[in-house]
Amino acid sequence: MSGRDDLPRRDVDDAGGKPTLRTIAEITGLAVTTVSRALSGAPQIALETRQRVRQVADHIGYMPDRAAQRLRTGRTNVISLILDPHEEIINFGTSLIRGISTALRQTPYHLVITPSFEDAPNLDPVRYIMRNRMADGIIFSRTQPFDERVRLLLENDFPFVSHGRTELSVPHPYVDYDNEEFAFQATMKLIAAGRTKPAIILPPERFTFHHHLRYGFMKAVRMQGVDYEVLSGVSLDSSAETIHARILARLDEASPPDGYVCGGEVSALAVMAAYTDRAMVPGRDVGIVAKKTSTLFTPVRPRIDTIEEDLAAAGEAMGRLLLKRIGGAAAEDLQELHRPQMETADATAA
Amino acid sequence: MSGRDDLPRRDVDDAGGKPTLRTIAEITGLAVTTVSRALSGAPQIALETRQRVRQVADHIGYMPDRAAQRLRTGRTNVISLILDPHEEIINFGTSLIRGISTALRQTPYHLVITPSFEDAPNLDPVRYIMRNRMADGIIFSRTQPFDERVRLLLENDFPFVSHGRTELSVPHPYVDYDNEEFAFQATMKLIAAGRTKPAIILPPERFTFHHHLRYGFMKAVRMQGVDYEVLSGVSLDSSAETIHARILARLDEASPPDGYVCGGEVSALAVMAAYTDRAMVPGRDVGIVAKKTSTLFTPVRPRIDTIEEDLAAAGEAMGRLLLKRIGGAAAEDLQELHRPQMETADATAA
DNA sequence: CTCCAAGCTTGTATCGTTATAAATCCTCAC
DNA sequence: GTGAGGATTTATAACGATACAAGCTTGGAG
Repeated sequence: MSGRDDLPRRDVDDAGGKPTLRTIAEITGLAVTTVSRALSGAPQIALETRQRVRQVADHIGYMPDRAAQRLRTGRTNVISLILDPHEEIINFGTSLIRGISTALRQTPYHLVITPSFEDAPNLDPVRYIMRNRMADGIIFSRTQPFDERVRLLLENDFPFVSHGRTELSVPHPYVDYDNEEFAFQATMKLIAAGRTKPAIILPPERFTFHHHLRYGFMKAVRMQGVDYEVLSGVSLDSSAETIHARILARLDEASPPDGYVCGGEVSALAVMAAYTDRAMVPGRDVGIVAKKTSTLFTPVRPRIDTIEEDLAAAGEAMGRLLLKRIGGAAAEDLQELHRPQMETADATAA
Repeated sequence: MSGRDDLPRRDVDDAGGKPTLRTIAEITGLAVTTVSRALSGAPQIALETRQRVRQVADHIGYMPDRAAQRLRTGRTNVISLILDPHEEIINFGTSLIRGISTALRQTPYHLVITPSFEDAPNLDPVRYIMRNRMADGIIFSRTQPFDERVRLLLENDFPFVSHGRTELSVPHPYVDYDNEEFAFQATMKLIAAGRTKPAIILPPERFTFHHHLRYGFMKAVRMQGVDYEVLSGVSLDSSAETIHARILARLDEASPPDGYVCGGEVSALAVMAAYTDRAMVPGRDVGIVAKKTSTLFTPVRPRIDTIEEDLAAAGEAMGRLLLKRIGGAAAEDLQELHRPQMETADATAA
């Protein structure tokens, strides 16, 4: 009854289409399965066969189809970076991205940007990625002490690396900059330069690095027994205009600070602008130590002291650690704390 | 001989796994095919059925599997942004990314970053994406007059949008900033403020916007009949240090310029730094008009004139146009030229 | 001469979706 | 009552890769 005469499913020489395992199978005369196993380096396949298959594959420029692999294995070969709206400031995002890309180079992993449109870190992107298996691992920043994202990811044993630490008891992979050390060194620098009332502008309290910066700052002022101030009313997330206005206002109140520790370039510029507008010279009439995350500050005048945070290095580390985590490494071994690198503007050192 | 008794391939209630078409089919009692067709809104499926299927799908939170869709249809639902090493400067990359993400919001498209590690625009990322169908469309920048990437993409009829125009005769989708108008306005501004010898720092000659900036600049100086200079030895890609050194050197040579048109924040800061280092005041002793692509400049002192380029808007436009292109729109209708937005530092206007 | 094990290779089913072609179901006219 | 014909729905076969179980060789022992 069946008139099927077993016709080939495609043209014999497979003209035009991109090479698949089937192409290699036809060339070598092996079965598709064998080719697959051979390319994955399975020891059950004869060494000679493995080499031959590899050679043919390279010759015709075979690249496995990601969609097919993903469908079959469930692995996506994708790393997702959750990009916060605030990360637009300066080159935070791009440096991180370049670092991650570097770590992912020569691996089958691709980097997908998952934007967050919310103002505060929220769970939706994480839920979306986990539920629909959109990636094998997640990277995010602006970490909070009891971060819900970390909690959720840990609960589901989903690989991730956070930029910043938490205070949760379960260890998890992270890459962080030693903001406590940064604030400590920056404050000591101000005091060493003769400032008697250093101030600090902190990020919003919900972030872990708010506390690290505060500890480092407090450690220094306590140690040196000087007056101090945590600038109220603004944060590192405030706009330059807001910070600028706040600094000006503070100058009109009683006993203003004579030094500032700035956790970002924008806030440092805002402080400089405020003093400049009052005909005071940053570096002379007020001490400023800023965190430098880009080459931006090099040409800024007057020169101020900076301490560097290398975001590309952070990104590269996060990518590297995440790949290890996906590979099954233990979270305890995947934690990196990057040290500040001093850079003195001129001979201000004590 | 066959003892197959047609056992079900999975447990009946499909516990735990994420919902697929099959899940919906079981719930509704329809065939998988019908569910697929219903969700895609095919008119052949009864309206009542379509509604019921949609309702069930929403109820159980069904999301189509991207890998399966991609494998079956060949469409990836991915947009690839080729990120150049130079785009790390300031927030170029991140603003663009945010803009593209905004355009892709509420669509099935994801954004994948394909880094380029080469110094000059090169073809490898484009070839890789086309050959392996890694994306449905490509976005890139730093476009050249006879851009090889554009040529290759046009040849293969592969959807893309370039940031910047070419001089190729075949029309293609682009989003560009009117750099000619920017340079013209900037230069006119300098002349109106009494400068007699404006200079301009240009990007490397291979880029299209080098020529646009030059035209605009030349148009203004010719029109006003003033002396002028195209600063040699450096480009907008030069480091801040290099530009800084060059400006200083130029100050020691004969008849230095008394005004600068700067196509980027970094070069503007470098120029300011050089004059400041010679105890001259930017804005008073030298005119500077800079392109502003971020909020960075707001707090910079002394204030200088800026003209804005909105990169997030450019990214959003590129995403939007690319989706239309993928949808089959004609290239001629997918070209946008964004106008500069003036912003005066103070009452410098003529 | 048979049989077994080791070594290597292959067939089959499957991941979730959709294009294609075919099968139902209904309604209505004659 | 029967067939035409439109309206719906369904079965089947892919897309390309891989897990699993089974199948071939081959050489050597008994």
